[in-house]
Amino acid sequence: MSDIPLLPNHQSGPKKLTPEQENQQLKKIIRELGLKVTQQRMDILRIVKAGDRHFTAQDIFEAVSETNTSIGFATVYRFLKALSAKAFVTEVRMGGMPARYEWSSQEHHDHLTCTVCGKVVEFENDEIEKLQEEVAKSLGFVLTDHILELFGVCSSSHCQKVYKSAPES
Amino acid sequence: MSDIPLLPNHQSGPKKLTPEQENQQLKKIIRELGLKVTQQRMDILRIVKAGDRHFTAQDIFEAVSETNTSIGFATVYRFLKALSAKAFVTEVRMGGMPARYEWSSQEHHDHLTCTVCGKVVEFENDEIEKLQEEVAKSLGFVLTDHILELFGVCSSSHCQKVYKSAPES
DNA sequence: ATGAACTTGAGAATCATTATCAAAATAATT
DNA sequence: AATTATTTTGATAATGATTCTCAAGTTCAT
Ligand SMILES: [Mn+2]
Ligand SMILES: [Mn+2]
Ligand SMILES: [Zn+2]
Ligand SMILES: [Zn+2]
Repeated sequence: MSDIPLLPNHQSGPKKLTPEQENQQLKKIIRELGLKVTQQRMDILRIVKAGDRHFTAQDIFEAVSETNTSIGFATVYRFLKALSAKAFVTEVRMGGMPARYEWSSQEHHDHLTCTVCGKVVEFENDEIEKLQEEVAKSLGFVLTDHILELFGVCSSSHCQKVYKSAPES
Repeated sequence: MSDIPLLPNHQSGPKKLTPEQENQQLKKIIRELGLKVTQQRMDILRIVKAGDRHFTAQDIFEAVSETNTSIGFATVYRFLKALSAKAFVTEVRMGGMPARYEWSSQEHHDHLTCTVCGKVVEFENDEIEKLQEEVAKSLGFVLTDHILELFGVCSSSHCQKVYKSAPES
């Protein structure tokens, strides 16, 4: 878990926007949440939308802090919670580690994480999704959500070496 | 999440054991962990093996406390960690809630949880398992573990009613 | 029985996240 | 632009689960 590679966000989508256009976009989102437009929310949202694909509250806090030295952690958490409540961002909580967030504009997908280097690969598998529905239905449930996280060792020689020399499982 | 139904543990398996035979069994397990046999460990293990299928550290603490009024939380956590390190129990940590444990003698399985009443249903789907392997392999990973948790609403009329009358998602 | 090594329980420490609340900012109205 | 009702913010305390610390107690091979 030394370094965690960060995937760029929003590979596709609308291209060049003037700063003013971008601001209008951000304000629109904040108003859709029924919240007032504040500098903090603009800062957070700008980073969430333009930054790395996967991030933690800590990541956002640090990024915003470079500009706004007085941003509070509570503000970051509060706004991320508001964004995920309206599904603008997806929050994933696993184990004892900090929650991971990502902008939800993308297609649904699950994650495969390298337990050695922390690399995260996204994938999407319709068959698995369909089977999940079937499982739930066969048990009389209406499926509303799911968490699928795969863990393994990536193909990098370093990780493979560590894996093969591991004491045991 | 009012009441959480508790499934009985070890539906099948070896039947009647004299108390002495059971103790020998428990001691054997503790020694396999390379640990000394103590009253606390015996108490915890007895409950883990005979109690409900899914339990939390709190559950164990309370159950043991009925007999041993001085058991410490740290002891419960320590021993559960030792048990899961050697895979005698499986520990699942999700979200902010307390970790859920279960004795691992059973077949691998995943869980479907009712978000209204907390009911937990176990299931096992070879197709999904196989597809997970394929996904990992296709991305160059060696799959070592996975977490699949489905969430939905169970068929009880109460939960269905709550679900249908829910504000929105 | 003896003692080295291990274990225990109480309470402090962590860590991520939430709750409080007085001070500051926003936005709708004069 | 000034007023003000309503929100929002940030510092800090609180939470809750889990882990750590360590003095006192226990286990077990000899
Ligand atoms: Mn993702
Ligand atoms: Mn189970
Ligand atoms: Zn790796
Ligand atoms: Zn239910």
